[in-house]
Amino acid sequence: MADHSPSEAILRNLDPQQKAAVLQTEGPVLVIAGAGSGKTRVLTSRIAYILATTDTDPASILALTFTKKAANEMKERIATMVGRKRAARLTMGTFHSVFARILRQYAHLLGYPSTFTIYDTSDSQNLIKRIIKEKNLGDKEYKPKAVQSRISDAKNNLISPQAYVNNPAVMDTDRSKKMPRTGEIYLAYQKALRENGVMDFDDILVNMALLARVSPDAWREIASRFRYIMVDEYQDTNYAQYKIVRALTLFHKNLCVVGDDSQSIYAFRGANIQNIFNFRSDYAPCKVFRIEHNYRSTKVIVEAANSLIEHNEGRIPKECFSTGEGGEKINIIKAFNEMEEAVLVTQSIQARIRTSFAAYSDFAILYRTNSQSRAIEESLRRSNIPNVILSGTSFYDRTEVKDMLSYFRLVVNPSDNEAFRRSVNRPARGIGDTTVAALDEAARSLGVTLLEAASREDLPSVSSIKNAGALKLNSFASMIRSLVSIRDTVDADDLARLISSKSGMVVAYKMEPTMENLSRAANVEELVSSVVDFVAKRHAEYFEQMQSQSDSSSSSTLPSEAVQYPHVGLSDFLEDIALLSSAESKEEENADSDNKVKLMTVHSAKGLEFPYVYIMGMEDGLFPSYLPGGGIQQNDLEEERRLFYVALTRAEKAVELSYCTHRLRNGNPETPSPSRFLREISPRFLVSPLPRDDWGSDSPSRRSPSPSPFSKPWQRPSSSPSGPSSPSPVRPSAPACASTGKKLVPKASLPSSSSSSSSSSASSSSGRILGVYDLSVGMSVEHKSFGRGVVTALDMGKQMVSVKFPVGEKTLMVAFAKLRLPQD
DNA sequence: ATTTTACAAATTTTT
DNA sequence: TTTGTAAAAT
Repeated sequence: MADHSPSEAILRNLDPQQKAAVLQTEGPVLVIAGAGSGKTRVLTSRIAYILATTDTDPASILALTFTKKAANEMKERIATMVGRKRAARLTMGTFHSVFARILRQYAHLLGYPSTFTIYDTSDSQNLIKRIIKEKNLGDKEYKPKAVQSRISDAKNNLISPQAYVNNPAVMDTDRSKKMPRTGEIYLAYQKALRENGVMDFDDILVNMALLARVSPDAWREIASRFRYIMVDEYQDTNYAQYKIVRALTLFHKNLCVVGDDSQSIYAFRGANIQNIFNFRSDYAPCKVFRIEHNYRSTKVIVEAANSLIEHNEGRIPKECFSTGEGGEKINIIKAFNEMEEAVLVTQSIQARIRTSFAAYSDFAILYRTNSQSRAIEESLRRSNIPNVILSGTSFYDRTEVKDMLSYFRLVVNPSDNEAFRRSVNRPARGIGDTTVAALDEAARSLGVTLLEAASREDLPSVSSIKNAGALKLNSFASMIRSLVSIRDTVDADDLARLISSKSGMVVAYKMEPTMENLSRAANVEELVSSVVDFVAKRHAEYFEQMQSQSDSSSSSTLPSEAVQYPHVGLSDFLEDIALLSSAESKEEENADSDNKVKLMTVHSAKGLEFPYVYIMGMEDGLFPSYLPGGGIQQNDLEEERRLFYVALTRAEKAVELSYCTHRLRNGNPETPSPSRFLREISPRFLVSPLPRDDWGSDSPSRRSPSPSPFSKPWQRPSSSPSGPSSPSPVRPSAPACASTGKKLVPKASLPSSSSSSSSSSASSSSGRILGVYDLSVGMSVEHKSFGRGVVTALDMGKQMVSVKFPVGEKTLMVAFAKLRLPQD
């Protein structure tokens, strides 16, 4: 604490409200942080401040977030304040990743092997499906998804299978849903998970909570280690998380939670907004701080959002304000159908780019459901506006990748019967359903895992499996076992390569070299190379750490061969990707493809900000969406309203909202009304008053039984069905560029000469990953593992590219190939 | 055992 | 509209 103490430097950048929250390091603290108010800054400053003013070991500061991204961002920021070394020691990460790490240490106390693997949602759904089938329950009543969500709800509320079936209220609900045997499925499901040595997502929380009860000694070890605990996005915590945090503060009461009740949008997944409402009484006496100064958005946006959220009854009163300029009013775009909606939004973006010199990356287009992305994506593409969709199926969701991953899982955890089932006949080995069913029966009666059963040479005598089948099973089993035997002595990268080649998946795909199969083979290879990357990264981290440690003892840099790297197991890799969300993996893929319009759902926009935000599909039924048969609950509506609040507050400079009067839903036409939320924004923040005629009272222009000459009655009856070049009546407000919108953007893609056509971004583009629009036949590109090659074919529709490399011609998905311009 | 074909169903958000 | 599952054919 010298004259220019580091703590002074930390506090200097904070406003009075923020500073107060940072200074209160002891005891329970609730920080109500409005959107754009510098919540992350408070959290990071607080951690830095604690490190600067106390002798706390960074490892005993626990910071929990919901996304990996948020955790990394915080770590990054703290690193600049207290140094990389110390920041790296913090116990910081998502609930799931931090807890999974702890559980691995104490797994034996819960009857799990420390090598337990983690099922993602689709893995667990597959298991549920099988159980439903086994029990001969028609999946008409027992929809796997519905059952899964019931089970998940139970787990989030720490209701065990036994408690579930003994709970009359729960059973009543199931009966009324016509699925009275859900509890039975839950029991079987949990039993199977346990036998397989597997946890699903929710189990990570359940078992963490269980650990506190099962072993007070272990819990003391864990909880007493964390002197300071911080929780981000507290409004999104569920009951299990609440309980765990409670238990973690048993010894040190220094808990700081940060959140905004107005941004609670995950109730559907168990988040309990009451957690933040009740914090004061739960942790009394506690200190409450409000940070309400919005540094992100204009006055118009902040006040418009305020006027909207005031329609919610249950909320913590707060007055968010902006000292920024008034800003542009909110424009509402009305369109005939989704195609026109997309075109109008596209034109508005083009106009802004021209008049405000905005970059593509200044724009975000938000929507309620993923299915809405199609129309706008296509429209942008037609106008040559580069864009990325952040969501959708991630790399790790592709079947071939999941197949390979199930090999990985089986090798890491040979008791995972689900992994066995998935990999045993992939590629086709002639081991079909009947054989596996017989094997399953044998395994059950012998009380062993499928893999163990498959290894037995006396299979024909203990089951109905014929000799031929037994032979195939034996050889599969011995392949897996040979891999298992070297699992702990070989690093993940070598093991992955070995598994990949022994499985024969890549070879099988290449035997029948269709475009699709080739890309599948490439994806499997890509997965293997991502394991290689992972190991390299871990080694690099380790090396860095060793170096920084040896700095003090003034030893010269170690020759790299002398470094004894720790073993990086395949299980480490599996854990890493199991807890990776799809949006995050997507982000990593296009890490540096920056100057693009971003398309995403409102949910995935949380925590982000953009100068210009478009929110599409502002229609009753879509946003707010009502799913359950017509009637909408007050709570659901309030959550939808918060969701819209989140969407609005992403914008820095301007927001535009769009809706259409005709929309194709599930393939059939509908005529929705504009969203009620549009009326809830105080009209003084709108560019122009809402057209009155669109709402109820009279018939909303039902053109019902007029099959007319038009085969598709919901399409605009007027001349051209909104082709790319028919911009349709441009609305007054948007600085319209009229008919020639197309030529605005130079065709940066399809470069006839060199691909870096525009001078502006050329310099930084040497290492940039190329998108499908950056490619053209004949150009040379570079791939991480295949080296330099020449593009020989390009399929814009399927987004695939064929490249002739020194090792031969490869056909790859552009999104996953990570091609770059060759370095000269 | 695998491929093809036909038909039905279901469409939110995700750590 | 697409997606997945069930039955039927190879």
